[in-house]
Amino acid sequence: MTQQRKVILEEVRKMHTHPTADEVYEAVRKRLPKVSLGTVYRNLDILSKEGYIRKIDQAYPQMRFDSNTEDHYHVVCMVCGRVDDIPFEPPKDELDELEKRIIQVSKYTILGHNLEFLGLCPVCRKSRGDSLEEKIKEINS
Amino acid sequence: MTQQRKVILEEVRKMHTHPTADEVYEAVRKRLPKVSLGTVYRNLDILSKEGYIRKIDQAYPQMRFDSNTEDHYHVVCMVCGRVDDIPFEPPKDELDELEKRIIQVSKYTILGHNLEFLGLCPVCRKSRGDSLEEKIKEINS
DNA sequence: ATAACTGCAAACGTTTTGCCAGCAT
DNA sequence: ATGCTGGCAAAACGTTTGCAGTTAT
Repeated sequence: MTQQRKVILEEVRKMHTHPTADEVYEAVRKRLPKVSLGTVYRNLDILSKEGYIRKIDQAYPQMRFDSNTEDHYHVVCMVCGRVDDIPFEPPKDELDELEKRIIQVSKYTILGHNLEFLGLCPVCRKSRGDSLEEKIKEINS
Repeated sequence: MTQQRKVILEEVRKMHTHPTADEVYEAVRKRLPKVSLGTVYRNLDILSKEGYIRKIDQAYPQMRFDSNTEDHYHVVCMVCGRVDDIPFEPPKDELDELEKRIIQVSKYTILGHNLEFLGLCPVCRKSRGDSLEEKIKEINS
């Protein structure tokens, strides 16, 4: 845990705004003016792999498009990025209920939601016979 | 609806793989060899604004970081990108139930899920006194 | 001595934009 | 004529990487 890493973690912990890398960089720079953006990215990555922080929504490195405009959910393969539909009806009642509670508490206007499941597609699950644990390590590397 | 736009839409409708822009470009190029990637992006954008297709997960243009590594959900402001925590327990039973059904049907190995609510934060909701409908238009422009 | 790490700058991949020409209203 | 659209190329954006020097064991 270097000085830079320590400061980066401290700053992320201080910020309750779910900062972007750039926002972290700006905050860290006030304490370590010579720090580079590369170092911030590198350490945010390390810190998230070590479980100190979490990346929010890294599921889609690229934008994807869907000609089905109905409400439905997806499973995303964390290895190959493949996206499949989930052939279930959304649990609409539960989600509507949640949306109502959010509106009451947070003062947000809620316009919709995303629910996606992350995992391994059948192909990636089987490839090279690796164990599930090794797969998960691979995803996090 | 130009020829290019029509072909792009047809190809997205043919592909049930939730293609990336590049994959659409490759497919369209087989029919319109001179089409440019810029045109594909422009038209995918237009088609999604007109409701013919959907972009999957456009919530986070940038990666964000969270020092709270516990399972919890977020609301994302579609105008300013602000992310807030939802102060509710996840509806764990329903989601576990859903995960089980997905495993049965899709053969995916499910490792987790994202559930996020999209809307307008209190600040953006109020700014300039616009109506909600105008706000939504603004988001889609 | 060795390994991990930094700052810096360049590279990268995806997406957006500016420009000018062409097409449709 | 006017405005939307296309192709092309360049720019922009967020992120990653190579390198040479530094720091900490």
